[in-house]
Amino acid sequence: MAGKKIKDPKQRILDTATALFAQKGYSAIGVREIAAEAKVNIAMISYYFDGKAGILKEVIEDFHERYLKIIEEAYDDQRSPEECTRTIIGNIIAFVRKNRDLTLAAFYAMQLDIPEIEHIKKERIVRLVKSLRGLIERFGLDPNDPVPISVIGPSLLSSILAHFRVRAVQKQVFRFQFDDSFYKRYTEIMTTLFLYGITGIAEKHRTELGGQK
Amino acid sequence: MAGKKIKDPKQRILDTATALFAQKGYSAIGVREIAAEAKVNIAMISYYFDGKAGILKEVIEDFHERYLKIIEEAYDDQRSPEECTRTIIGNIIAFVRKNRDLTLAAFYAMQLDIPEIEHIKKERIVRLVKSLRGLIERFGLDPNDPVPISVIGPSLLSSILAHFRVRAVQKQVFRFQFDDSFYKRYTEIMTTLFLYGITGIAEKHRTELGGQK
Amino acid sequence: MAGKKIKDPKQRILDTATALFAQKGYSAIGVREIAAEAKVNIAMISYYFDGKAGILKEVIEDFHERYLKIIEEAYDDQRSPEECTRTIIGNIIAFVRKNRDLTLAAFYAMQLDIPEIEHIKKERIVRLVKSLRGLIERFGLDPNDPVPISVIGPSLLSSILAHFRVRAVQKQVFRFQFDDSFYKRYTEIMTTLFLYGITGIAEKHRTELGGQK
Amino acid sequence: MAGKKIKDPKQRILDTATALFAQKGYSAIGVREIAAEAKVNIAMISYYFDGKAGILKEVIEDFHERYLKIIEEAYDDQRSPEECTRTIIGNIIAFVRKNRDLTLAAFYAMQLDIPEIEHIKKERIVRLVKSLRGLIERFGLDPNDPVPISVIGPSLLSSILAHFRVRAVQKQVFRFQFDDSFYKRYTEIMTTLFLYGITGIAEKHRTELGGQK
DNA sequence: CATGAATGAGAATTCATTCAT
DNA sequence: AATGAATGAATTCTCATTCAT
Repeated sequence: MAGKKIKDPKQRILDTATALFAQKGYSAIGVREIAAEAKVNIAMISYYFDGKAGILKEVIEDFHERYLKIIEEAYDDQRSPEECTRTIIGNIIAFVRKNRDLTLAAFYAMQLDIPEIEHIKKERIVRLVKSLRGLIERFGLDPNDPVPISVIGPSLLSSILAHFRVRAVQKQVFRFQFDDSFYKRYTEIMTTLFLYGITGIAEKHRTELGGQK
Repeated sequence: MAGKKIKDPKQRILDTATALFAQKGYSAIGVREIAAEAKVNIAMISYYFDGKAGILKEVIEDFHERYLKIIEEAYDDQRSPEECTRTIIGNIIAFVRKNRDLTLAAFYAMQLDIPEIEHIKKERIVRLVKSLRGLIERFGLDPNDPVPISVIGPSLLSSILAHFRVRAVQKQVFRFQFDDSFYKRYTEIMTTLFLYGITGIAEKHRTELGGQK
Repeated sequence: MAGKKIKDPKQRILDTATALFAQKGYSAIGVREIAAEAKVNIAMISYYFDGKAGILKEVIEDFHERYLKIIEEAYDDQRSPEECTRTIIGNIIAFVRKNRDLTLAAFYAMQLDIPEIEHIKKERIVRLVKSLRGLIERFGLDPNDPVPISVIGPSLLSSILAHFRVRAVQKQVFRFQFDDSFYKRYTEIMTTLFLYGITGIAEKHRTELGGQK
Repeated sequence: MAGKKIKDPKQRILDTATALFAQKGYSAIGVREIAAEAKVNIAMISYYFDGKAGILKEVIEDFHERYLKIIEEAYDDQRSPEECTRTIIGNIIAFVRKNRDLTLAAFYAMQLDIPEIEHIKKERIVRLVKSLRGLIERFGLDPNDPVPISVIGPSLLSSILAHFRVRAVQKQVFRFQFDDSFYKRYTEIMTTLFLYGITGIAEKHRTELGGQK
């Protein structure tokens, strides 16, 4: 049906805004720009989202839910922590590849002080750390030690996103091909980096504890 | 002397703007806000920096120069790649700790499409990759293979910054103490993560090459 | 019956709009606000009243008809002008007490330039002056002298309304009780003010005429 | 000098806004309309008055100060209450004649719920009643009886303003001349109305007290 | 009768910049 | 060097109304 091809205005606004937020950041984008690109009347933004901030809230909450689900679902007591980590990293990369704009838009907004979304930030970090806590423990690390969490926790997503951010520039400069086979190896190498890295941290941790005794 | 305490207007503008950009992002900050906080007349911004974008340019160039110098200076053929990496990571963390706002302000601006600074972005990535190329090679990785560079290159700074970004929230939520002793261990663990990670990647790389033969 | 409690939508709109117009004035009230408070769909306002101005017209015409009727009915050749005035003032006060919002809404609209109702204003003043003309004459005043009419005519209603306007504030500030006994005395005193006042004017008028001769 | 003829922009805004508020009411007037009529840039309104509401505040405070001064200055223990009342009424009429727009603009705003000026309303009524209290007492009325105050207090200004409000329409309809000689008689008759009226009220008051004994 | 989506014009405010002093 | 007034474009949001269903 024709109605299926051209999505409903609300979705068009959301998609357009997500792409623009990902590209230039929330503050740099105006509602007129969104409305023009989404081919809707400006007033529709207030009508559907109660203002510009309302769009951002939906973007963040959407990302948030789906991202946490990935991590939470990948965690499985039956499997080794290495296997879990492998699954998580693979899923995150696949997710970000498929939802690049959503992830970037949400991620940028999370880093900056945007009063309207302050409460979501805290909640998100709490849930995220809680999700990773068990995994870190099973690697032999102390889950109450703030340092490894501070190192490993934020590194994962930001490292992956760093790649997606600079990808456009890299494409221009080095003429890479970012195809499926690239991402197969990318995932493997990223997984290796973290698994070896965490193993190294855990090893050192045990040595230190041994030395203390 | 009085002249030393109250810095000259230009520097006051630069410092204030850097702090504000780091907190809310370039686009969200207005010149009035900067001028008010820096206690200078609004017209001074155009006078000294030729507009808002001029401040951002100075911020980015300042960061850029100092950051590349750190990496470039740490590289030393005489020392092992592990030693070099250790130095680089240590220096970066120390630098970011001391110049948190400068780094964040520049980093945020780098991720987003802000037309005025587009050219700097490319140049920066080229130089950065060039700096790391030799190092990666000495770890036994193929410097022409885009994948490891794509993984390792952007990960380092973004991982470190990720910590500094969420630090404020973590402080509130978990009541960590981010003092010297925290950063001593933080540096060690971050170094371990990367050294073990890169070693793992190099190891796999050799295995794959061996398998291919 | 249910049908009696929840009035029909048209009446609900009218009542709600009247109350809101009385409180904040015609221009400050939006159709959304009226529709929300009256619990009707916004489109119903255009449907029933052909737009926001249509509501105001009905409000004014309603007030107008009922108010003039009060004055016209009170006038009676058989009774003394004092008696007539007493009746008029008493009826007006009773009317305003019962239809406070209607009166205020109409009165506010009458004072301001609202293009849509310009024609009603003129007509109303003409009819009002005509109604009072006979009464003034019977007090011994010259009905063609503009001055007494300019003094007495507009004073009556505006004085009474002034009380109803400030009543809310007075209630808060001085903790008066505005009950039946208050309004019994209020009516008496207001009547006294005007009857003595008009008598005084008429007396002076005769003296002046006498002096002229 | 030329600079004296064309008043400074701030004053132009204030005068224009006052005239427009008097004509159509605060809510019906937009800043664009004010700016256009005053021949200033729209941004100047925020610059000088911090928004539309800022103009209204200045209008009300200006009126308020000057109006209260008139009443307070006219009150004099040495003179009879009749003389004081005569002076007050005369001064008010002269003031309103000279500052018609200021008075109307302030008066309209006082009647309506405009959140920004709520606090001024209360204060104004308190001061006004306080000013009139002594005068009412000297006429032999009980200053703690709410009824006479409720009758006389708000009547005075609203009666006078009622004339100025309908004047434009009366002019059209009846072709009166509102010149100095008109206002001389107008003042006399208005004074007569109130003096006789208050005297009547006081007389009745004494009779009632006598009857109670 | 009634709804809720949609419209385009208009609302107030803030923007970065410039200019005369 | 430094100020504060002034500008015109752009900001977000709300307005009364209409339309298809």
